[in-house]
Amino acid sequence: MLNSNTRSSSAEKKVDQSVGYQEVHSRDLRKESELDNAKAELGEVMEENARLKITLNHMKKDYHSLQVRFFEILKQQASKKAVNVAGHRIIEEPEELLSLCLGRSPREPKSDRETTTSSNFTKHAQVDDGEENLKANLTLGLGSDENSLEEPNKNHAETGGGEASSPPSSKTLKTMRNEDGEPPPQVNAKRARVSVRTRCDAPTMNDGCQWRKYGQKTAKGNPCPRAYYRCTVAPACPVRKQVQRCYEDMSILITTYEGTHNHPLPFTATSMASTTSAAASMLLSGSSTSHPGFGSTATLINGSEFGAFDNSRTQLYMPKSSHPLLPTITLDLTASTSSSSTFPSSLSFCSPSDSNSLPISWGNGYLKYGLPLSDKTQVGSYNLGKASQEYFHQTYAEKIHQASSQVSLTESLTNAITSDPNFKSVIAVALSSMVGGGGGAIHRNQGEGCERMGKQLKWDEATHQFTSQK
DNA sequence: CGTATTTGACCGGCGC
DNA sequence: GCGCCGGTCAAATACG
Repeated sequence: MLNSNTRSSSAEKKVDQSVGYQEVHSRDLRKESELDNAKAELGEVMEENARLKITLNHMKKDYHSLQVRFFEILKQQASKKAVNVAGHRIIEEPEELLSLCLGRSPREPKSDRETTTSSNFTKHAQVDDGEENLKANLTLGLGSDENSLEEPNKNHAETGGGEASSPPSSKTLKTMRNEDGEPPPQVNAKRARVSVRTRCDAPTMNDGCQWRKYGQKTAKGNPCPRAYYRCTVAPACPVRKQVQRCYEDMSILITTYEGTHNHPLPFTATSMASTTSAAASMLLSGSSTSHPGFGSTATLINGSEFGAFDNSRTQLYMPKSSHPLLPTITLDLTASTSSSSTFPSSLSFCSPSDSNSLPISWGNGYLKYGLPLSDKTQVGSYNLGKASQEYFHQTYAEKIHQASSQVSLTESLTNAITSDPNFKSVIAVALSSMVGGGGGAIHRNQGEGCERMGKQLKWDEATHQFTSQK
């Protein structure tokens, strides 16, 4: 009896236990199924991640191979020219370098979209083959400046994508500017301008966009007339540029860009757009951050030979030729073309009006905070020393472009700008505006998504590559 | 003939 | 208020 009782009780216990076990087991099963689901999801995500990695690697390889091919072509052409021009140093012609990257030959004013052969232009022989690649990258887009960083809600007539399709007359333009298109002065004050100083023989440099001249003025203090151009890629594109020769050195061409393209950029427009956009973004982001006087004027000084163009000289014309209210960044690419000359040695920001501003110099990835400027011409004192510059120039050349005596101007700009530790965040903002279309007028057109993506990837590749090679 | 460039006139901002 | 100056317009002109 006892046994039976105990057996029965134990059986009940077993039943209870089995029931409890079943409950626990079912709970465990549920958890396991959830876990399995989570694992499956994780696996999918990991697979997608792997696919993305593979795609990214493919793109990296493609980009790298293209880059290698490009520099091989450049090298071949350089060697050809070395044979043709015996006894002359190949890299002693600054304008050639500018033509390579930004310049427009005066002999090909209207045919820059055609594929030119290298037979006609001995001087620009280096340019032509690479130009198909490079040209593409030469256009302006400041889309990130005012739209994504400054005033996302600003309802510019110029940023309206639909308006690009209806070409207004000049009177319409005037009306648009006066009534609802033109930003008020205080808004204008936040619009960045990018000034590029280059050595160029051509009347204007080829930046990948189409421009129409609409005016010319002789500014006071500079007998060289200033030409005004308007972007004609889209009828209502508000982007304008001013071209003026430097009075002290007539070989220097000062090109100032202003505004935002409201149309899809041609493929040839990537690098310059990215560079100027990045510069403008950096400038404007600086002006909108905690640096009160940061962002009125910026100068990117190129080359190791500061003796040729000291900084005070570099900045001499910029404030004169620029709108006093518009923050301006100057990309100075005027140094002569040694192997390192296209490597911008520093990017300086200063405010011509605010003596309490914090000048910041980017020197090949080394961020330095200077003392308050009492005079903008002191910017040069905060730049890297010549020895440091030359060291980094050599390192740069050895690591990246030793095979080539000529470096893409755009890449140089990119490199200089990407050296900024804050650059990526700024670019992230700029690119996010492009991706999301959250105000980037350039990229409102949905029809060029793939091309845009390619541009962004390329840009990202470029920035990643250059920053990783520091 | 269509398009691009030239150039004088005009407008608005700014300093005195 | 006035003049200066930078920027833009638009008719005239040039060019292909």
